[in-house]
Amino acid sequence: MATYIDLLKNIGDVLRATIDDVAALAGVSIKTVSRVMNNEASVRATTKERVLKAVDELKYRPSAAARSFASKHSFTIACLYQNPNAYYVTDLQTGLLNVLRKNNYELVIHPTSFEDNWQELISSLKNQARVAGVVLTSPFSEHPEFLAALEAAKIHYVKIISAPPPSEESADLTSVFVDDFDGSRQVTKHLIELGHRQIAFIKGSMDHYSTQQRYAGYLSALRDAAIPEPTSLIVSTEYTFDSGQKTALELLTRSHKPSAILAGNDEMAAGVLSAARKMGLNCPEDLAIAGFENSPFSKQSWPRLTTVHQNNIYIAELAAQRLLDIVSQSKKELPTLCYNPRIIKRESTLGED
Amino acid sequence: MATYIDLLKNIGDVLRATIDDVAALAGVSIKTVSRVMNNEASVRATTKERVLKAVDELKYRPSAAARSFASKHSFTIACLYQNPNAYYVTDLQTGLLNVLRKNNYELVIHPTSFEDNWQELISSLKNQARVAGVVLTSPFSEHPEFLAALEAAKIHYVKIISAPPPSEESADLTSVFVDDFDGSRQVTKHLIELGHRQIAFIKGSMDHYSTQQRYAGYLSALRDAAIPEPTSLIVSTEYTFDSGQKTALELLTRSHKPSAILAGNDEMAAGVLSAARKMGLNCPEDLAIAGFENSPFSKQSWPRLTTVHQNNIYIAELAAQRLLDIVSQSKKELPTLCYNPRIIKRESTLGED
DNA sequence: CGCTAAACTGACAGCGCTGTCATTTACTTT
DNA sequence: AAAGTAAATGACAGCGCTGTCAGTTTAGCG
Repeated sequence: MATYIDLLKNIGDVLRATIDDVAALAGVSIKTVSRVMNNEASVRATTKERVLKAVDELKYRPSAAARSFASKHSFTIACLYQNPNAYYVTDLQTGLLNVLRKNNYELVIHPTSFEDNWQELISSLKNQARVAGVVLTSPFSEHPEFLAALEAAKIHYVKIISAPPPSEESADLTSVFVDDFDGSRQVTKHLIELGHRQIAFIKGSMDHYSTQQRYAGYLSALRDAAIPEPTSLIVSTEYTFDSGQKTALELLTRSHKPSAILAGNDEMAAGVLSAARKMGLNCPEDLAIAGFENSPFSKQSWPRLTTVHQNNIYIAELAAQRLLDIVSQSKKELPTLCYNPRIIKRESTLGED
Repeated sequence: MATYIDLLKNIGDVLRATIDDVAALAGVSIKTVSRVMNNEASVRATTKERVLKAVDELKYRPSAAARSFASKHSFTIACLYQNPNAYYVTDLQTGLLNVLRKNNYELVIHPTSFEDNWQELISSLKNQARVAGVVLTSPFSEHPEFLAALEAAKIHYVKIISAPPPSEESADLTSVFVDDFDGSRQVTKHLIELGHRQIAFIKGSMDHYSTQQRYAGYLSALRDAAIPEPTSLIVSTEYTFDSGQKTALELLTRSHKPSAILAGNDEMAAGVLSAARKMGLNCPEDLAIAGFENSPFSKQSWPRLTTVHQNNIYIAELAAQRLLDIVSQSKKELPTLCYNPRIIKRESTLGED
């Protein structure tokens, strides 16, 4: 079978080409080959072409190990997260890889509990893995000491962070801002426009900025509509189906029942829906429900959940690109990166067509 | 603030320790330090202790780049998959990292469409990343040419593969066998025991061994119960919620309706449940439903889905451990690795308590 | 056409480990 | 106690690149 034999040949022999082989074939010094491989300026176009031809011919691939050894930085980006949400995690990875692959970077993942010794983590990123940079998500992106430590260790980073875009003068180029506040306001406003006045809010863990932002956006929309803050209808719990369900069961046995429940994410909202069903309540007639994140839960429940869409793949792409821009010390003017989520109205608030 | 200053000190200076520093402090040669760091035998216990103390004192961390450069192999494992299922992917990663971290290995992920040029992929794994080994999942684990190519390139691998455990004599130490056949038989048997005779089967893509195994297990259970194969109730489609829903809608409008539907995974099963609801059918009274994988879908629907549990974190741990055993050329006797899924009976077949 | 600055290229050291092999030390055995 | 063997350790080269800096070519200009 030709394929198999070809492989033996290609991989066993030809691909072993080293930089010296390329240099010899192209008739230049290894340094020039190196320059071409690193896309450095100041290589004449004709020379570059000659080198590239040799590279192609020999199927030369620079050894990542040798490169990072000699250059003191690897072509590897680490991604730190502590997120139990599988969809978020895979979207994040997909987005990062979309960009990193094009640039021949590798991705190593660090799903770490933040309580772990993070000084250890930083030291390992710096001395062991020698990553070129890291992408931070909550809660790493929200921890000033951690960021300071990264800076002290001279590790480049980009953080994905839930916050409204900052004012012009305080440009922060290491952040991708996700405006949860605005998203939350949109969905709360939507509920208000549907006539709801008793709108419960089930908060996830307040450790996360996004929780705080979503809560603040909710309050802001109520305030705009001159609805007093329904203190007794605001509950704090965890971002899980079970918590959503349990909390909703509790809320719905109150004498002063809410007519709508806004949950901190779709998983909780699915729990709320399940609770409503258990109690014989129809959604949205008896209880309107909305969530956040536009996760598959929200599409696969019945009725489908109104939610706030956040394109995490795109957000991750922005983060990766920015990190590469930072790592490569490019001098170009970089814009502030901001992502605006947007409401998706579905049957759990609108009812069926 | 002490923390910040400590960090500057620790990370900026102390952690820069190199192998020479450790050797000097411990009063041994760098080679001996190297031996200790690599857990090689033939280092006297007292010497080892002295070195370890110096390592600790200087907070020395060997440079992964230098190590992989000098040794021709990295402390990095790659994981290849092409799986749209976020839960599977994160479980896989979790399990792999559980083991890899303990052994100071990094994980790089390669969610690749198999149609991509896989020769290119192998060449890159070999020459660029120089991974110590790879963990393969379907469909990579099922592709003989791909495996042959890995072997030709001398890349160590372990594959997670859906198949019954092989006979004694044909031990395959590079595999973790997941016995989908048996799991499928269990759940089908369960449905039969509940009195079902018209049991539909919604297959996912037959490209995957697991699909074939699940199908074969289903047929086997029917055969054991002397139930003829209900050809018209066996449909092939994709592993998605929408496909499950669409297929179920079609099946349930037949004149010869099934009394139970076994779906190829939980996501499809959730789709089936949604279809039943749309048609006003009660589950399990009018239609029993079961799935595979014990994914969150199965717990978060109402009624909860009977399914087949497969501990993917554990399976991934097995795979990672085996890969490390292989990579380290350990001479110890290695057992065949096999995982047996088990049925989880829930309300979608049993009804409520 | 000659001169200068800028663009381009190459020589060479060395990154921090590991592999190989020689040497030393410790432990048996007689 | 000497010889023999095995265990423990060290000396040294070199992995395949990149950084530095010096040298060479080209282009622009009077």
